[in-house]
Amino acid sequence: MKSTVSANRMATESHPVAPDPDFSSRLIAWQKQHGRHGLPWQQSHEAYRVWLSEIMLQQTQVTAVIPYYQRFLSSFPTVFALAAAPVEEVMEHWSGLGYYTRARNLHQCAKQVVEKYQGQFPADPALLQELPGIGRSTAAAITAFSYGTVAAILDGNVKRVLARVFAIDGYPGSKPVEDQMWKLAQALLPAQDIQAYTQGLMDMGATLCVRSSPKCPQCPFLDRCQAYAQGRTAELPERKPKKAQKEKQAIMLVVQDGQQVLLERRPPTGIWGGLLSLPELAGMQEYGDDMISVDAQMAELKQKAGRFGVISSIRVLPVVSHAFTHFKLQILPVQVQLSERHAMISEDDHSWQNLRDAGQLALPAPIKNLLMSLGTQASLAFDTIGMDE
DNA sequence: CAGTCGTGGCG
DNA sequence: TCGCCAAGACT
Repeated sequence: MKSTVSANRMATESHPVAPDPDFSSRLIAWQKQHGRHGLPWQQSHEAYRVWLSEIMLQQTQVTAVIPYYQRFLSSFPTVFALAAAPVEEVMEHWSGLGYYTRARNLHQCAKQVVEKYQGQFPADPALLQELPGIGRSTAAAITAFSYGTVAAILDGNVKRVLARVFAIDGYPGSKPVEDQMWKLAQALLPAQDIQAYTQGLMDMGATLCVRSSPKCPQCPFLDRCQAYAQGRTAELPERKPKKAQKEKQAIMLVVQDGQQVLLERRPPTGIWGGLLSLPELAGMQEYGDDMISVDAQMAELKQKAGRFGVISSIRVLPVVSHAFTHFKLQILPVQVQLSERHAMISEDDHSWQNLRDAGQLALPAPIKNLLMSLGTQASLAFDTIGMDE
């Protein structure tokens, strides 16, 4: 018997996947009875709303999205309203949700739908996928939910469910495993009830077939889940092979003229692309053993802050730590009070804002938090470094 | 094609 | 406290 020899390789070979009507019929029945039906974006099949929710839900959990979705929809009720809005207003509504290219693409996409399709989202996944911010999976989800088009999705939930039910080895983010899963997802599609089926995949992954402590006893696939049969639900899907975490530091200036604070526009690409933020002294730098010290940078600090006005006091604020997916950042904030503001040399990327307005601005979350905590604080200045002695 | 892009929650 | 990761797309 050499039937087990190729078990691993078979998965990556490109022979057709056998039809499996049992999978979709169980999933659809389960979704109708036990799935989620009350989410805000499930109350309408309008393509605009489905699209908006799908973009917001990319790599983002439901509970985080709900308030953003509601506020976004009341400010931009239609694709026309969104397309007509200035980008900055869109960014302000997105501030705090993360992955900010999504917001730019969202706005661009709205414009294209208005221009090319008279405000009607196409029902063909291939056409949708040509629009900015919409990939293969999102295109399928949008057309399935709003038009009933039969197309396969493959997000984190689906990958987890498939990896377990079919005991698929390998990291799902790698090319060969992902290709295999796309074929499987395609082969499993039902002819009818695509909405319940698609929603069922997501609901399964989000409520039962979760990463840790899956609720296997309640699962409709209990008696055919290969990972469960093999006692490998904790090992599948395989995790992303981890690499060394980088750590970075940045000195950020909180230059204030009374209650006004100086903000700087970040470059369009890279971290926090296009958002307003605080001016940085030396940029975000990796560090090993040699930490950046504010004291050592005091001369440069005074020089840079001095460009904006006459410095009256300098105060080192507590360090703010922030963890991204692939690196950690230590923010060393330094508050610089000005007694006199210099006229700005027509710099588009700098602007003075009232500290009280921080909550409404398009700022990265940790910066917004920092400024808001400063805004609610009484401006005591006793522990400052005097500049006029 | 592997790396890049946020943030908040959870074990 | 800390590492992991969630309805991916883009380069």
